[in-house]
Amino acid sequence: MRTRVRLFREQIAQRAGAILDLDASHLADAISDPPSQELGDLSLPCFQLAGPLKKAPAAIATQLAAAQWDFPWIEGVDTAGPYLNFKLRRDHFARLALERVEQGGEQWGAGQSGAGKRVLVEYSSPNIAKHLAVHHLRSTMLGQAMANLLRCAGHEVISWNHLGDWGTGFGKLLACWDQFRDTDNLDDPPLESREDPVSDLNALYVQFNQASESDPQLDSLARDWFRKLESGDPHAVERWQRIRSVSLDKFDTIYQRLGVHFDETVGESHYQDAMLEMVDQLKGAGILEQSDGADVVRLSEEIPPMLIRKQDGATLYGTRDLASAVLRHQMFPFDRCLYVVDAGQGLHFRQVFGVLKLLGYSWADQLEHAEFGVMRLQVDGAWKKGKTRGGQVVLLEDVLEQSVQLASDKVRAKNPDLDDDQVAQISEAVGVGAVIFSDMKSARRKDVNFDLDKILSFDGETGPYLQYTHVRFCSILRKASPLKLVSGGGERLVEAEELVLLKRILRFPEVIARAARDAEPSHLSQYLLELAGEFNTYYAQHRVISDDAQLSGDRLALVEALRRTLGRGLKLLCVQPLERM
RNA sequence: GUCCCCGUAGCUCAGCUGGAUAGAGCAUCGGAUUCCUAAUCCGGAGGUCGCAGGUUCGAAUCCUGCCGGGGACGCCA
Repeated sequence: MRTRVRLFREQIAQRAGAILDLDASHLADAISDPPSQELGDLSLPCFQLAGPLKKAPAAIATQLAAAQWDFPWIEGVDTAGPYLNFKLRRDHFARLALERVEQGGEQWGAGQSGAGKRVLVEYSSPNIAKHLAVHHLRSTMLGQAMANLLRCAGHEVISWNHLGDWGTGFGKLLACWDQFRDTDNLDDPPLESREDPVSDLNALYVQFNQASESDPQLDSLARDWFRKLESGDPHAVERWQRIRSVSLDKFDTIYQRLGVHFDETVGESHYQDAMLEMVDQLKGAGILEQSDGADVVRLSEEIPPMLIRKQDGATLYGTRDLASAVLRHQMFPFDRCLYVVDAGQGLHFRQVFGVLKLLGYSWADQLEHAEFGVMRLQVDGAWKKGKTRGGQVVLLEDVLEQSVQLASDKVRAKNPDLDDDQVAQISEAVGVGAVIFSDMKSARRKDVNFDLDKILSFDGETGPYLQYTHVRFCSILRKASPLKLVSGGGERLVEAEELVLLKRILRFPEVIARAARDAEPSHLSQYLLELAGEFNTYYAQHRVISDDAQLSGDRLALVEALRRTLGRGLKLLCVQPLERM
C-alpha cells in the first residue's frame, strides 16, 4: 500500500518536533502508510532522529508514543520497533474526504500549484496531405492529457499544433495536379467536395514517386513547383492552401472524436521570413560557423554541432524550431514550454535549446522535451516500429472503427433494451476510450507495442474497466435516488475497505499536481486503476444500499465522491465517463 | 566510437522526493452470479528487482562501472 495522505503529515511532524525539542518539519515527507492496516493508518519512521538525539530509533518511537497527541483526528498512537504508528479516527477522516469533494464541486481535484504560470504545450504536429496514423496517437493524446492536467493544476495553458505544411513534398503534389490530370483531376470533382480528399492526394503522391523513378524530369518539375510556392506564386499558393484546408478538416473530425483541441495551429510555412532573420541573428551573435560548406553552430563538447544551413544555402527544420520558439515566447511569454515529441529527437532538441541559450534567451531553460517512446506494430510475429509488412501505415481512423465496432457488439449483447442511438453513443465512448487509455496507461518514455487484440479485450487494466466502474457508481446512485437517503457526514464509514477508498479520494489533487509537474499522464492512469480496483473489491464485499438508512446514506456519499473523482480523472485523460454500458 | 532512453513474475507494466514481508493486469490452475451490471471479484502458482561495487541505520529506488535492448549522432522532418 503506497497511499500517502499529505494532509496530516505536517501536523504530525511539527508535533513530534515540539515533543523532542528540535526542528522536525523535514520529517513530514517521511511519513507514509504502514504496510498493513492493523499497524495503523499513518507511520513515522524514527531513524532520522537517531543521529541528532543520539538515541536508538525504537527508543525515540517509544518516547513519542508516550507523549500527548491530542489532535481530534487521532484515535491512537502505537509503536512497532522504530516506527511510530497512528490510528486515525475514521469518522473524522471520512467527513474530511467527503467535504473536500463536495467543496471541490465541478473543479474537484483542481489545484493552485500552477497558479500564475503559463505553459505552452506542443503536440500532435502531423503533416498535411497525409492521414493520421496510429503512431500519431502518442503525441496527440499524451499532449492533450498534459494540457488538461496542467490546466487543472492551475496553469494557463496554450495548446499548440506545429503543423508540417511545408517542404519539397508539396512541390510533388503540386506537380501531380497538372501532370496526372488524366488519372485524377483534382479540380473535377474539386478537392473540397470529395469524400476522402486526403486519400486521393496520397494515391497521387505514391504514383508520382513511382513514375519519378523512371522519369527524373518529374523531380525537377516538383522542385520548380516548390520554388513557385516559396516565391508566392498565386497559382501554387492557392492549390497549396486547398490541400492544407482539406487536410485540416480531416484532422479536426478525428481530433473531435478524441477530445483534442488546439488554441493555436501554426504551420511550418509560417516561419519563412523568421528563419532568415534567425540566420542573421546567429551571424550577428558570431556563433554561426562554416563547416564543409554548410553553416553550423557549435555547442558544448558533448553535443555535436547543430546544422543550420545546408551547402546549397537552404535552411533545415532545426532552424524552423529556433524561429518557432522565439515566436512562441513573443506571443505567449511562458514559464514552461513542452515539446511532446518522440524520444528519437532528443539530440535535436538539446541542440535547439542549446543554441537558444547561446543566443542569450533566458527562457531557453524553460524549454522541455517531453519525450515518449516509439509505438511498435506487429509484423510477422515480431514487434517493429513504423509500418506494416506492406509498408503502409495503420490509420488511426481504422483502429478507432474496429474498436468501436467491437464495443458495439458487446454493448448490444449486454443491453438489449437500448436503442440504436444509445448503443452507438456508448460504443463510440468505449471503443475510442479503450484505444486512448491503452496509450496513456504506462510511463511515456517506454516504447509501446500496439497490440490491438489486447486493447480490444476490454479486460483488466483498460479504459473500459474504468468506464465500467464508473457505470457501477452511476447504477448504484440511480437505484438509490428515489430513496432520498441523506449522508450523516460519513461517520458510519468505518470498514477497512472504506478507509482505503477515502484515502484514495484525498490523494486526487496531489496526483494531478504531480502528473502536471512531471508531464506524466500515467500517474493519473495508475491512480484511477487503483481507485477502481479498490472499489470493485469493496463492492464485492459490502452492499451500499441496505435497510440501514444512515449507513446507506453514508455509503452513497462515498460512492458519489468516488464517481466524481473517477469521472474527473477520466475526462482529464480524454476518456468519456458513462452512465450505462 | 560518443551521447540519450530502457532493463522488476512466462508476457505487459506499477512501485512518487530511499523506509517495515517487492505489487497489478494478461496468460495458467481453482473458486464466486436468489442480491446495487460477472466488461467484476476471491484464491493458488509464479521474482537472484540485468550484474558488480559504492553511499546509507536502511537501496528496486541515489552514485560509478560493466552487460543486454532500443534510439540518435551535418546537409530528411
